Amino acid sequence: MSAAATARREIPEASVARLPGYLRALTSLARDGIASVSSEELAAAAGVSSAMLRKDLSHLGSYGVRGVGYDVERLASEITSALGLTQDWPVAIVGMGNLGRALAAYRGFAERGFRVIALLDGDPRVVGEEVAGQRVRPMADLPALVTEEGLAIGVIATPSDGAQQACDDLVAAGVRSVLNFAPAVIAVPDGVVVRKVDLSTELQILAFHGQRVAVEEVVAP
Amino acid sequence: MSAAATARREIPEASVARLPGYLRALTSLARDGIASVSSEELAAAAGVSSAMLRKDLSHLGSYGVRGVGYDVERLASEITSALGLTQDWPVAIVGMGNLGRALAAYRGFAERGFRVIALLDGDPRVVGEEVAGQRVRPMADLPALVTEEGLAIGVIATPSDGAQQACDDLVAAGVRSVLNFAPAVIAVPDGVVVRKVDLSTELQILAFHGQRVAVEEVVAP
DNA sequence: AAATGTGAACGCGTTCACAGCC
DNA sequence: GGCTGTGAACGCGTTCACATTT
Repeated sequence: MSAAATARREIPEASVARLPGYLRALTSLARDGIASVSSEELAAAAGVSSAMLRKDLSHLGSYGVRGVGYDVERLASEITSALGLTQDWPVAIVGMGNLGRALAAYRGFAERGFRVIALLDGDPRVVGEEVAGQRVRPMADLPALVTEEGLAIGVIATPSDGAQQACDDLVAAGVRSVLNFAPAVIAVPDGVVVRKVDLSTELQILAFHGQRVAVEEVVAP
Repeated sequence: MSAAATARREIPEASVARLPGYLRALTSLARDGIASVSSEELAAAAGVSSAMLRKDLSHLGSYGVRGVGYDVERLASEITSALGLTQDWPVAIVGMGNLGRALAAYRGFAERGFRVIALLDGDPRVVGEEVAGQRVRPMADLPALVTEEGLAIGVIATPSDGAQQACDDLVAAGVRSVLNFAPAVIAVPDGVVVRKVDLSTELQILAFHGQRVAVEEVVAP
């Protein structure tokens, strides 16, 4: 195995999760014509500590210059490469309810190299409808999307009771990366990565903190 | 200070983040007419280990029965109370672009006790438009929403360059809990809690894993 | 007998602090 | 002199394993 692949594999998950933030900050700096940054500056732009930034970057390799800082273009390119963003990633969205339609129309994906190549739904009454300029396709189309179009990432936007089935279909077709918006726990075989985004959970966590503040105010005004 | 308030404050953040998942699993069990669960069963339903579940619940108090398990209704009620979900939480969404409109139309919020009481936008051309049955209001309405309607949670769905301003307006009006969908780091004073949801970041993390798999397959087919 | 609640062990992630290099 | 890269220290969160309780 090559050294690059080895290094790449050993990046801790927590670091990987911060790399997109660093990349965004670097892109913004580059747009402002800034050619070089210190870890202190970049960390501030990304909202982390400089020590954490340096430790994170050290997992990618040694791309800084002591006494100087990091070359903005170079570092952006290294992170892009480490994240695997040099290629386009075809994405399919499953579930054309409220949220699915919203995601289909959301332009933020395309901006970062994610092409929504298909919208799918398990309900035959929805299949064929036009959403965000695409015709909604049946789940049976999934295998062909994987083999012919290189589909690699599935987004689940079904109601919670359909999430497991949708995921099973995606995995059976060969998709190994899933972003789950349904408020449900889904089981997958080894080798498949699932990330979950749950809007209600986020609000519930905020409610907890809001309540905590309210309690404090009553107790110690 | 009451014991309940003290205990509530000491729940570790990581545990708080899992409570909504437990609550969801319990609600589902209750709907199926199940009155009692063991930590093993509930943990499986929530997708965590039984040891972690028990440790998490121990922060709330001692609501299980040794040798028996947990009463579903009782535990659901305790978690509801710990999270502060006995009351309704008024929410405002700022930024009526693509994502903001989608969130405004999303019904998942209301189902869990979050009332979207206002949609706002900083652009006068958007103010007055009707979105999801509500008239879009100007940012100047924020202070009145806080004092008169008890607005407590703000959702930022602006483009990234408007996020800090939107957040500043929310905080100035008295909002202490913010859910940020904009791909930007925002600064807030102490006492204000911000949670961030970034769809592109999630996809980028998935891309990393997808690429890792691809590399492995080339190296060790 | 069965399952909770919890101290102790463990491991990961973050921060510290400084050696090393420009 | 200044800033990176990193071993060491630290702290938090998870898991283990069992004493405790019904």
